[in-house]
Amino acid sequence: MTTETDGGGARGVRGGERRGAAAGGPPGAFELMWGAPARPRRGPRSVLRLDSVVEAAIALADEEGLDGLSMARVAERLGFTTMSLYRHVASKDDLLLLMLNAAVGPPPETLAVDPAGGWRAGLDAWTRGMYDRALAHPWITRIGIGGAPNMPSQLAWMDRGVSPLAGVALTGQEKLSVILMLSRYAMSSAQLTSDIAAAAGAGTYEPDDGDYGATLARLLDPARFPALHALAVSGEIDPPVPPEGVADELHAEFHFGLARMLDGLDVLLRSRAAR
Amino acid sequence: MTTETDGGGARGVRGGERRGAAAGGPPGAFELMWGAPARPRRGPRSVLRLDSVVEAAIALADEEGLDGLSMARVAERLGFTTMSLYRHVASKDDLLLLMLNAAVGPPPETLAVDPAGGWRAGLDAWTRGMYDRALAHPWITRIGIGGAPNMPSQLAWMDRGVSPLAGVALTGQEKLSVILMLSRYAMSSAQLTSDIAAAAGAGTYEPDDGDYGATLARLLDPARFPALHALAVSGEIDPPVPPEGVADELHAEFHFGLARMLDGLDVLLRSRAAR
DNA sequence: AGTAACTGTTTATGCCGTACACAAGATGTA
DNA sequence: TACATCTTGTGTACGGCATAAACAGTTACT
Repeated sequence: MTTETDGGGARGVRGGERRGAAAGGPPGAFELMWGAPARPRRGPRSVLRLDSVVEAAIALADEEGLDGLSMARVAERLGFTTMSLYRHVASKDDLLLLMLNAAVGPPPETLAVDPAGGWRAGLDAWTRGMYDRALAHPWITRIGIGGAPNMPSQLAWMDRGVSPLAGVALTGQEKLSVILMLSRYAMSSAQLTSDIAAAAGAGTYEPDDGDYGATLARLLDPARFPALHALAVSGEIDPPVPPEGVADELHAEFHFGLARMLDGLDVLLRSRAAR
Repeated sequence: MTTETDGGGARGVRGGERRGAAAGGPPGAFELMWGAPARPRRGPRSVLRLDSVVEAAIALADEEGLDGLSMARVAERLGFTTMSLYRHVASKDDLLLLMLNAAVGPPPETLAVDPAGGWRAGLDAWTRGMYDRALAHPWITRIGIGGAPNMPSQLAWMDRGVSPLAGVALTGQEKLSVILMLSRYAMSSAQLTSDIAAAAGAGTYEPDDGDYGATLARLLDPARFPALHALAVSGEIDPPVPPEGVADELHAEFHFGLARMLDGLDVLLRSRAAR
């Protein structure tokens, strides 16, 4: 099992550069996500649907990662030719954006505003929800959006994330900063978790399988890495039991950091309330 | 200017699967980073040096991003044939790992332990240093390491990160969690910053160039996105002046979140000291 | 009826990573 | 010294990739 990176050159999903349907090809991802479908006036009804393309691409990425995702494989899975996809999607980059939008999806209803819980419970649940969503589709974290968030699903999440902060003493800019911080943390945590869990599951986990402390202790020259070596040999780093144990421990790590962040926000809010 | 994602299929950098030089080809990235070069006993002295390959690849990635990085382009830049690279590097994935290790590099000397500053000053400087390093080579954040950190440069950073925590009331595991949280935050912040700054610089910044608040206000249906829309029309989101202004504002956002995290850690430490 | 637009297919181009076989050079052994 | 062995850089080749371009069949508007 390989995890993904580039390969052949990572290519850019550009946020802008949308192009009207006037140019002949299918509309760009931005229009497809926000605009109406706008049934064409002539020609045969299309039997291949955009939703099917996105759905098949997501299924394929879930199974094999982004490295297994090619236009040819998606088309094959649908029983169409490779080029038929380009009648519905302007490019592979656009397809990636559509996949991202669909896989992130709207926030779950369970995140509906609960005024009783206060901002802390709201943000805690929101961040966990985002972490879970990213773990369900690990490739999400590998698709870079070039530019500021402008996808419906992203904005829906942001909306839900901001709403628990309705009454608190933060400027609008600061509220955005807070949920941006939390979402980035959730995403990068999910990326690390899925990377390591995948490596552990494939048996390619680093030298001493599953015991990171032992690995470090053996690898580290105490002269070059004094502090880290002391930590490694102290036995204070628990060896998790692979493979599920690895994921569990990383979940715990995510929760630990999240609690620190919310504590930190609490400090700021208390300091303002006192003023 | 395109930012990177996949393209041709993102391929995996696997952490394990090292292979001794016995197999014929060059040693894997793990051996190359940790082990001694071990001059061969026969054959002509190699003209092409591994360091040159890595250096050229980094220069190319700096200039054009990971999407511009191909074995052929690297070789061309060096005046050798494409295949000559494979005498020094087992695969492109291995080259990516070596690039990552070299580009991250050892932490700067200015991060040397200053016992007077306390843990907070140490971690603050450390996290900013990592953010700066990632901004210097934005593609760093796009290379996924499959598995737990095991590169010399990573471990050197971890060592430096853990050392300000020498005296504090945290378990070894918690210390690792703290610096992992901070490094992931620095990396994902740098990724967002460079993504948006690149988009702004290329003029492909989203609809209303540089004024994110205005963009949101226009894009958002108040019924679907009530909280976010309210924020957008409130005028509390500052429109930055592109292009440098965008980066500056994102730096400020990074610093804001960092301060929250350190505050949160402070809360935990105080609660333990009081116990 | 005619034409314009839209569909999915076929074919072709250029780039990619890299397997493989080779000639030339350097060192070991006889 | 002669030869075997191993190394280095090269040339060639292959399969996969994204996607441009031309095409034939289908539908709807004029």
